[in-house]
Amino acid sequence: MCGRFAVSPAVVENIAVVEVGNPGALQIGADIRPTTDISAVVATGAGRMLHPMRWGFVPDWYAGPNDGPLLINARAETIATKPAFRAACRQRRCLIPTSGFYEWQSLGRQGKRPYWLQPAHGGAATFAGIWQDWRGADGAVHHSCAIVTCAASEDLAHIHHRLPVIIEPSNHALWLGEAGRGAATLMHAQPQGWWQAEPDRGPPVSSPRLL
DNA sequence: CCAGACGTTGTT
DNA sequence: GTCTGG
DNA sequence: CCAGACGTTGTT
DNA sequence: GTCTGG
Repeated sequence: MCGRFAVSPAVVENIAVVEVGNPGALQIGADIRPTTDISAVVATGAGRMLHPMRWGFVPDWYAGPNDGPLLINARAETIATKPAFRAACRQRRCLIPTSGFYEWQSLGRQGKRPYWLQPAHGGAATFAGIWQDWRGADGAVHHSCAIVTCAASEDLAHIHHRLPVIIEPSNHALWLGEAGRGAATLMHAQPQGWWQAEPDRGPPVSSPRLL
């Protein structure tokens, strides 16, 4: 699945040129966690915009971000019918820039082992996402999002059975709804070998707190 | 996702 | 809000 | 009809 | 073990 990821400075170069004109708004980080603000590319009538969003989708019936379970992922297999995701799946898809993500392999009683996965081609990528807006008590509109997941490809199944869906640049317009229908066909794993997996590499350890 | 907390009382 | 279970 | 759920992950 | 915060 995808519960921690990274956005490197190199992604800024890539996204700034290929996607949008306001790279300064892209959130950079080596350990991006659920509930924090991330940057997502959304389609608008005037083109694509990079927009900050809480990672943790808030359905429109939630009274607030903690009014139900934390929804950081949405299953590709059921996203079109689940009440929480259905409308967003049809009308509010986004692209979430990334340089790679962390996955923890379960070792049963022996605990777990972290892996760092990044595109084998060495560049940036974009996760498939869906987003939702909701109005806070102060009347301000906030955005939140979830990353779409699918079954893992065979080469990665030994690490984990779910993976984030990647949208290739040639399909960005289709996913964002700028090129008609057909986004559903994009929700599948990348071919074997697309991801490069490095074992025993977890998120950077945060610096010890000073007393 | 992981890491870290997980409690009560009364007093200021 | 919308769907499911009873 | 109303009441209650509405989600993903992994683990057993 | 289970919940919360990030």
